[in-house]
Amino acid sequence: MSDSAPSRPPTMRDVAKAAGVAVSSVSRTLADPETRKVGAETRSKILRAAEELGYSVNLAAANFRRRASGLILMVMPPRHPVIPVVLDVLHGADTVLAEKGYRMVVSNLAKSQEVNKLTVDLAFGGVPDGILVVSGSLPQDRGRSLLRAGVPTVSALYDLSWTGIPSVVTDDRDSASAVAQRLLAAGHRRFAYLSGPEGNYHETERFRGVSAAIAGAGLAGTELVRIEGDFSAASGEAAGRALLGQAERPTAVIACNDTMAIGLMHVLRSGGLRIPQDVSVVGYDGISWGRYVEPALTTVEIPGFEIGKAGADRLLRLMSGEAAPADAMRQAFPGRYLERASAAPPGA
Amino acid sequence: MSDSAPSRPPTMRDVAKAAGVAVSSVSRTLADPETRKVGAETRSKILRAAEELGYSVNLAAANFRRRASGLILMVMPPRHPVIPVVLDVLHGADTVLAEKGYRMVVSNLAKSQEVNKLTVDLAFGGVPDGILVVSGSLPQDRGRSLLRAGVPTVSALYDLSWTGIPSVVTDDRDSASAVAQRLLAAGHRRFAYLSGPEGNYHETERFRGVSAAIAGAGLAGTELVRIEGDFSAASGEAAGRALLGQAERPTAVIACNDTMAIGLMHVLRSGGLRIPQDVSVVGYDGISWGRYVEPALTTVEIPGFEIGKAGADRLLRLMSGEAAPADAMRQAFPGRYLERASAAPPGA
DNA sequence: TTGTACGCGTTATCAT
DNA sequence: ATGATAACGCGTACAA
Repeated sequence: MSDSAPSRPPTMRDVAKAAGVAVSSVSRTLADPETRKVGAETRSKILRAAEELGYSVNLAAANFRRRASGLILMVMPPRHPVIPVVLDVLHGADTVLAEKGYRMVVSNLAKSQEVNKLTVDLAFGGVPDGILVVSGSLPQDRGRSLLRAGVPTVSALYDLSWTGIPSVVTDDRDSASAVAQRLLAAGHRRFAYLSGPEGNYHETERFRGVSAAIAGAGLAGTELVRIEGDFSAASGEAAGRALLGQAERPTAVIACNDTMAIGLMHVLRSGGLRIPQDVSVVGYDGISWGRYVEPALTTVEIPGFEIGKAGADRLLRLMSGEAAPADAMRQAFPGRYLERASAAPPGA
Repeated sequence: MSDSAPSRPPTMRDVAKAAGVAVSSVSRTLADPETRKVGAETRSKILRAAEELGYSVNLAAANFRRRASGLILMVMPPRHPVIPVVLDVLHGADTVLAEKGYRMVVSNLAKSQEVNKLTVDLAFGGVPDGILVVSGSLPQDRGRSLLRAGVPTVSALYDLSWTGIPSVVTDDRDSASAVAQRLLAAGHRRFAYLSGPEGNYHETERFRGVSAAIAGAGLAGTELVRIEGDFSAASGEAAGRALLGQAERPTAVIACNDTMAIGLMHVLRSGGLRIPQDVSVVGYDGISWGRYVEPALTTVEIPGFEIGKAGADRLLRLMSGEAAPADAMRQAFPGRYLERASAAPPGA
């Protein structure tokens, strides 16, 4: 029937020719099928021709011409497995971005030199319409920082407001202080803090919150020891073993995330300790399966989904040129204390 | 010092002019800084000029011209939270894709009509160089299927080989049979199968495997009841409550994923049942925190990372025009039985 | 309302 | 090794 298969996919010209109209009409029609800038008859001719030719607009060309890609670069943290809260943030962001027709490009997860270059190149290449940072560490390449790519950027989960990047975060320091204060009020005096990796933003903030609350309480005999961890369950287990070997144990442990807290509890219980009677444990993040370990993990829930939504929202507004009011540089969602079974007054 | 800020970022022309060379030389140099098709002197002039002007190549233009974007579309399942195994697959794929300079575009997670259109449009628009499907359901839009977008496509985790899409999977049916056979050999006769959502690929396969093994054993008095679940922990808990209310309980439950198994165990234990003495429970997937619930969950570990790597590898080869040998249409990685504490001979 | 024509920034071809 | 120049496919200002 038809002639031999064309080596190239059809273009607008082909559609225009087939429909007997001008390319501009085709463009107008396809860009907005509901447009009234084109006559009903012409439109139907065009639509039919496009249908028959199996035509789709070449998005690469359109994006190039329009100087927009509909792509948002998500800068991911170099951690594996991906932190659950980060997933929540992504999900939240996706919800609002999808609604506006945007899709997410994910910075490669592995963080080698070359991979960082890839990410930075993409941003400097002007491909993404916006950047949402969901990572404490920013890809750099030969002194080029993501932040100077001239692309609207917002940070979620990590506070980058000091660099001029609007940030949507949770108030780690406050919620960490609140946790310590609760435990103090319950009668705890000997604390351990199970840290995240050195330099991590949440680690720093949460530790500060805990230390400040304990120091600020001004209670005699109050002490805080710091145990080094790295967010992994394994490091939580290691901390547990260390604790088991001690004579004078803390009565309460605050872990910088739930994963470590769970590893810790596991080892402590295997070692014969009762939780919370012998040791109270509080985690951080509010991961979903904290409910299912024993005892159910008391923790601080971070509203990742909300943060993702708000971050995407902020980004969209930034992209549309809306200047950020000064009070919007740092938007903080409070963490929520989830009282479950792993923490109680000492000895209770 | 310099003149007023230019409204437009510098182009290759600007660099060429500043360096006193032709744009083609600039292109050659910047496309491959190591190229020997350009003299050392011209190269350095070009590099310096680019540096001074703060020039970056416009990737949108380059992609357009080159007919390649360096982007791989990852089709995600419409489930929340994201299934842990899917994350492993992504991680594996990322590992090999990043090495080759590709980045991942994620299909929006929400699966509304419009969002599907977005994804399909992207593919038909010719933006992604390849598509990796990590989902059982494919985005459709007005009869246009992702698979007909003319973009090289590979499926990971879900078997799409019947549609002609090379698929890298795990052999669900076999491993499910193997689980049932182990339990039979241990003496179990009354089974329950806790299903995934109706129509789900893994659900179908695993149920088939379990049924086949139990039917095939030909042992008198062997029975299998099916309980409907949907992969969520809540549905596992519901199943647990149902079981608690029964007089004649199964001695072994095979759950279609770990999340449900964990919810189930939680309720069963709250109801006073001992696991595995009263009821054995086996999950599916091998999620990392199965170790930390009580008792530690026996499960079938799916090698998601390997599958992701192999899938990306397959895709890359497909993209480079390599025809798939017939035996590569379906590549299966075996699931691994992880024997832990939640399953044992009945009564033991 | 419809059509013409130019430009977007790069890469690739072809001469030199 | 280098330079001139023609596409690439689409959007849009402008003319009709």
